[in-house]
Amino acid sequence: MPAPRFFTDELCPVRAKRERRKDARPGELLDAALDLFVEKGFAATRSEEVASRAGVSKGTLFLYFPSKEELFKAVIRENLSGRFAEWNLEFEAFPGSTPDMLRYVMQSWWERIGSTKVSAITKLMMSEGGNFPELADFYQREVVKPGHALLRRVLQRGIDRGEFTPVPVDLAIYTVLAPMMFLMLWRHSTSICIDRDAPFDPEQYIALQAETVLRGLCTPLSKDVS
Amino acid sequence: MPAPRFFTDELCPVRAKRERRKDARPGELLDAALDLFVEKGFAATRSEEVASRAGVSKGTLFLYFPSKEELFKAVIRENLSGRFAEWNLEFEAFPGSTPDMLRYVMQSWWERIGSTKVSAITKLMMSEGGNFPELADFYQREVVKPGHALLRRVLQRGIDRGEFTPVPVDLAIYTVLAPMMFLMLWRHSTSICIDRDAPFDPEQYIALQAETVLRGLCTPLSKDVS
DNA sequence: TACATTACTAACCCGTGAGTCATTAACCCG
DNA sequence: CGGGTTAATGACTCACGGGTTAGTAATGTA
Repeated sequence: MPAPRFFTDELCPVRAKRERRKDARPGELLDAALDLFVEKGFAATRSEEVASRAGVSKGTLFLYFPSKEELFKAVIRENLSGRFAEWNLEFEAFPGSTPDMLRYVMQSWWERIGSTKVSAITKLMMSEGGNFPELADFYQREVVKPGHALLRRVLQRGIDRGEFTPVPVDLAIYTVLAPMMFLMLWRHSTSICIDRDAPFDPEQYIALQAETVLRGLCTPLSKDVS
Repeated sequence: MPAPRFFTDELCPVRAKRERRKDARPGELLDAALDLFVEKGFAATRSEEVASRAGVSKGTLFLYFPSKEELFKAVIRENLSGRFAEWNLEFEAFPGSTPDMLRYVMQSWWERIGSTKVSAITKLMMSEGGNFPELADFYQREVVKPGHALLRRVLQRGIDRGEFTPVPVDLAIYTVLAPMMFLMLWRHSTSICIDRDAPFDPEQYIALQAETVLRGLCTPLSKDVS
């Protein structure tokens, strides 16, 4: 049986009194979870902390999500996979040249994902995917595949319209992806491969990458890399 | 006091009898640790497992290394930081053009680090550095700084000899680094950002990257990215 | 063979954190 | 108001793993 709580209310007068708000809880828990996962990683975030940041107790968290992994999946769905439909529509309707489109893709990625806390989710999967195979599968299915499909479509469009050299698409995807992944690491890895004392401006870097990549794509290749 | 071990020898006849080999232990423990850290990550590897793979008990491990973190530092020293002196000498003596030198640097990196299990150490730091600040500092000091210095020297050589456009060196370092980091993720992240069903040849990718980067470095830039 | 030294062992301790459940209190309705 | 429903709680269990230490056995020495 629970111990009597003689002074609880007196000692903790700040504590809001218990509220019943079934509808608002899931959203608040997801927000808290995203923040904490971003800050500390998946394994290192305690579920009690998530609950407490959302203003509820741990028990309540497990009332709405059956496990920590399911909570994380819900966070991914909310912030990443749920948005591909919209992006696909947007890019399909792009009116300009494919080089411009690629610049636009890289820049919007930076604005909407890369520079926001959402990019930490991807970094998390890079980090901890190996220890949580089911999460890794989920991410692969819900995020990686659609993302690749989107990029592949852009590159193929460039080739079809004669704007790009017929470079091997499956390889070239990673030429575009690598700098994005690099930026996510730069932002979310306290200190790896990046000299923290050296100056670095991500937007400048993205612009430089876009031009470098485009120069590679638009010119016939000198070496055989097919 | 320990419980009597009536049947131990009979049940476990395989167990080699207790040996005293003070000199060989540290090396064996470091090898076992590298293997397991590569396989499962730092946090997820239990010290008992390391010990058992090295053929000793957990107690013995802590006899030779005061903590798990110190063990990891020793692994880094053994496999990474200890080798920079040699590399610096080698690259300082490089006779050819700087473009050739850059190709050589990227390819040797792949042969000596990227394609070996040692590359997992870097991936580990990307993953778990945030949760182990002291390790992150150590890695920054012992690996990142020397690595950057080495790359910076190559790029500066190219600029000084008029082979490269005077691109901002601190930015361009990451142009070379990003594909390497990408390859490490490709090898060691079970499934992130990489579509596992798409074909991918790392050597071909590295070659493509080298040429792409060189084309960017050797030609005057059309956009202002200084 | 007796005794000292020390490399090695395994049982132990203890903090931690995911998930559970008996209890409590907010709300609804008659 | 009273009695039923259910959202919310927090004390609990339990497994896990880093680190410790009392004890054991291999080796050296005389």
